[in-house]
Amino acid sequence: MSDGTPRYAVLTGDDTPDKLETALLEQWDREQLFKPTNHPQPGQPSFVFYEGPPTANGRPGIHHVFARTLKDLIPRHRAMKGAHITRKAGWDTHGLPVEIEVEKALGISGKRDIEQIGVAEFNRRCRDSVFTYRGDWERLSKRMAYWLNYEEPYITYSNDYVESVWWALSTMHAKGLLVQGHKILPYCPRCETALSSHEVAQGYKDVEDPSTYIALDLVDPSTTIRRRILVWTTTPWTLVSNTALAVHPDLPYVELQKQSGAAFTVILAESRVAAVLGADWADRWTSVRTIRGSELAGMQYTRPLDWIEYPVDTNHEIIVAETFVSADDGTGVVHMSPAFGADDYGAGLRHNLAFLQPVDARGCFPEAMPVIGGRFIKDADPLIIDELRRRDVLWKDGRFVHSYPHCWRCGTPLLYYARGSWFVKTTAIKDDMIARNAQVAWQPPEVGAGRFGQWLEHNVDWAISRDRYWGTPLPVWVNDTDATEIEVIGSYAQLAGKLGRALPEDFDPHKPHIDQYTWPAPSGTGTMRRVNEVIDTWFDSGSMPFAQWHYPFENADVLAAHFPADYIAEGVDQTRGWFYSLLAIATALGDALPNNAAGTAAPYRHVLVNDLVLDASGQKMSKSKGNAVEPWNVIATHGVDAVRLFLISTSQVWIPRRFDEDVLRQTAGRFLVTLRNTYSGIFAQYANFGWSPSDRDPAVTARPALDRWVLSRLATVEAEADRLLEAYEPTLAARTIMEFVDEDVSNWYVRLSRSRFWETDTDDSRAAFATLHEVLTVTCRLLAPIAPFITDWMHRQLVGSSVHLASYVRSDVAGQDLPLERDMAAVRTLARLGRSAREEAGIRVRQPLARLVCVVPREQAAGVEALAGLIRTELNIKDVLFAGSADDLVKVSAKGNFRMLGKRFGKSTPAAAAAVEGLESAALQAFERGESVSITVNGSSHELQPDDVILTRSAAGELVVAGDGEYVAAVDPALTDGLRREGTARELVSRIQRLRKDSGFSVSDRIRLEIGGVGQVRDAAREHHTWIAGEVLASALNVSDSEAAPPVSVAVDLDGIAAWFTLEPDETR
RNA sequence: GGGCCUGUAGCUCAGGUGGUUAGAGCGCACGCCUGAUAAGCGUGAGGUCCGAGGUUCAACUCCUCGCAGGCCCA
Repeated sequence: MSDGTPRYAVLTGDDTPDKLETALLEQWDREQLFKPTNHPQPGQPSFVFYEGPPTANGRPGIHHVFARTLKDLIPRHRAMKGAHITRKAGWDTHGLPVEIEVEKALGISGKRDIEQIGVAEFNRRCRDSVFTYRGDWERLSKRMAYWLNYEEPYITYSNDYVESVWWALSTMHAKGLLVQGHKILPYCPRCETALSSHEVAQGYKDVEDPSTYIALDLVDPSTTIRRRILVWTTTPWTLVSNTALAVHPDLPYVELQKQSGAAFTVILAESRVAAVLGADWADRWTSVRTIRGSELAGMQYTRPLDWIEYPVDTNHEIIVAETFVSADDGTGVVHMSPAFGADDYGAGLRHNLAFLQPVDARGCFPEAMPVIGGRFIKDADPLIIDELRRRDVLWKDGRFVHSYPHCWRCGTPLLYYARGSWFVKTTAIKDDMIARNAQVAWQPPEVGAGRFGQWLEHNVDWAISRDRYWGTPLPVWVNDTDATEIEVIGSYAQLAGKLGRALPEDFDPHKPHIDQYTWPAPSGTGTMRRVNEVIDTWFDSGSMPFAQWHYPFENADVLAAHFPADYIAEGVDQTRGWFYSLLAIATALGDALPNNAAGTAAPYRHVLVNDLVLDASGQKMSKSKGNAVEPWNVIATHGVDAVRLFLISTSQVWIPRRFDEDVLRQTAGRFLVTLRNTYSGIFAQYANFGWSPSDRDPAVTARPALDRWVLSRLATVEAEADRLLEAYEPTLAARTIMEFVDEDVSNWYVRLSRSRFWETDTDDSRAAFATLHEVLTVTCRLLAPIAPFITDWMHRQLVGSSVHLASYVRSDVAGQDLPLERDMAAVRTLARLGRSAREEAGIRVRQPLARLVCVVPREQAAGVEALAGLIRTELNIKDVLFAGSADDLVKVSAKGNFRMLGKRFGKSTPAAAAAVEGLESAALQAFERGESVSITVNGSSHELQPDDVILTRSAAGELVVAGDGEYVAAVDPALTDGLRREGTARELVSRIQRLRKDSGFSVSDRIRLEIGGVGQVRDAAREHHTWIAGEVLASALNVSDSEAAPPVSVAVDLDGIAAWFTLEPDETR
């Protein structure tokens, strides 16, 4: 440029991705490029996205970068298509993970320690801890260009948010969907706390436990013989609270009589007889009868231990039929103790069984109990076994090893323990949830239909209360003298009304503050006090669709415009988490939310599910293994663009992917280098010599076929990328764009057009610049949602505006030319085959050859022939001929088209195919001309139909042939003297160019040159004098008459041909 | 024990509705280019398509049963 400032900035090796991206982030900030608003413009389509709030209780890892890239890129695409998108950030701030984090920081463990510090202080720490990590999350999210409104996030501990959650709970209560009950929870008697399923999963250990068989007497007045039923347990201590026995209704049971000694029978599952009584049981036992489990149901028996009274009005000591009973181990008869097992508890409810819970919170029996009084449950086992033996109910006593959950903190074996709990009665809305789920487009579909669908089918009521500290308090107040009198508070105003005074300015709904609010019971009998519990943090996050807007207390119009979501994206581990809590809460609330009639809509229309990020060797990343990838490091090394691109493109996002920096460098990293080079190394470098877009650029229709081809490919890729992103297929979109840039643009269009960029003011060069400019500009737009930095930088250079404000697809898209694309594909195939043939013949591309004979399908002949010039240049061939079928150069052979032959010939297909393959070239050429040809299969003649065969043409004669399906390229390896001289001339130019470079000349320096050598060298140099001089920018070229090299010359060996030259700068130019 | 996913070249992955010779990138070997050069390009060698049955004229593809890995439940 005349003022010395290049129009198009060029990237160098110093412009690392990290530097470039950091600078762009600052620029975006300055420009306020992203100004998220909650209010769409009139007439603007809207696209609703929900941010599933991360739990801010730890630093984000690389898998979060992955999930957040997916969350980001779909809305970016929709925004570029003109949609308004509200992108409210959110933080999930309550819950046990936060508490544990704080316990660690304080060096304490367990509820007693927390009570000692004080709940107020503890919760203050929890709140601070959340704040700390929220900063980490925001910094990384912004660095990775996750475009969200971080200024106005929803925070689940905020008063407004909690109030909306209260509203939801009270609404459910009014509908009868919030109820009280018991739940069997895994419980650590040492820590005195229930554990979440996640914690339980961490603590499975193989342990040895008792394997105790007992024989209980049936109560059967109709017979005098003693009938005993065999029962197996691994927890003898639960026999104290035995209430019933369970059998499977459909299993066959047998009753066996002892052949000698005391007369009695035993009953057990037929399939367990050998395992329990020994393989030789038939020697000692006689089968009396077979009984179905359902026939046993209802019978009475005598319990093994009678230390506790049964409550009145309950069933006990009866046999019940339950489908959870298995005959895989034990006796097929299961002992029921409803306080200590989930199945037992369920059966207890169904059959009104007695509920005995003679164990305190520390896991000990009452002091007053005989034999085991005051004992810890596990320590009571041997004493109980002795007692069973004494009472003659012990059948067999052994030990066995199995996997059993232990407390991950202290290692104590967990016990399953019935606790009072509050539930959302999701079983009552199961059908509605299933109907709503059917409306959701899951990506991939099998997660919705399979994993999630199955979860819904097996739905159990959602236990939402937690006996913890840092969480949304359950807004339930109970009369302290009459537990049946309950009030559920749905707003702060309602609470103030109950109190009869305003809430304080600094009102905090959290524990312990909330627990000070009490009021006289409306019935006049006592005081209303809040229950102790907080709620499951999943209820918080599942409330975000309305709670983020403090609905229904304000923003009813905003919620109406933001429910349901068009799009959410989370990890597959959220199936039981957020995906479920959103659906359960929205379904339970029903009409209390806008646009939410029963069965019509889930709270989300599309879900994109991602799977794990594994380490380079396929192992799950974890802090303890030390193989977790630190996102800041990889971002600093490779840049966000490369990381995002790698994560998205490496495999479908719902399949676990390995994170390997070497692979990242070789794939996404290399691709971005190619893109940068195409811009900096070709477009910008040469355009800066004087090209800029103008109306002097030839119209597209007037440009060379190569230009029209790449523009057609661009239009095709543009439509395809758009379609794929609309279909939530980011991986396929990324691959489509990457392959286009790499294969079509860099490796074909640019490589074949390079010399056209060395001028700036010819029609041909202007066409090339204008074409590449368009290609790069649109490519940046297509790639912008996935790699938002380099695309924006480049787009600004190319057209002076941000790519993120551009339209994803052009409205005036240059027309596709699919026949041209198809023909160019043929040209590239022929070029590949030609190179292969050259390699076969051992003749390098520098050596010109006289002719190449090509064969293409007839319908493409004209189109490909029009592009033959590209093949000539690419393969350095003088003449490219296209052989027709009738040509002597072509031999035709046939293969059977199995798809067609199979239909006609069935079992004889192989014979028919063989007959087709046996046809002579002449016959096939006749067939191609339309003459009738027949084949003989199994003795009968069949006329050949056009679709029966696939014809393959190959070149005949002395040519070197390479073929691929219907395409053939055959080079004529014959060299004439003229061709040899031309080859030598090109060889000379190559060596001289290398010497120019080695000598440090710049590309535009002129030189003075003398060439000598053996006769062929001098002849070649004389014949191609002008061409050589032009290629190497020689202002003077002298061809020496001497074969001998002068002292200052450079001697070279051109594959056995001796040559020399001298080269000096031409200072006069 | 149940559900879902995955298994194709040394590595990472593609392979509508079954159909001729199962593809690509990386890596590797050999070579080209030297006006994209801390770049660009080509050619080639690599595969019992996890295994065993079955359906079919024909199975990487469909069915059954296994094996291995992963995730989620119990």
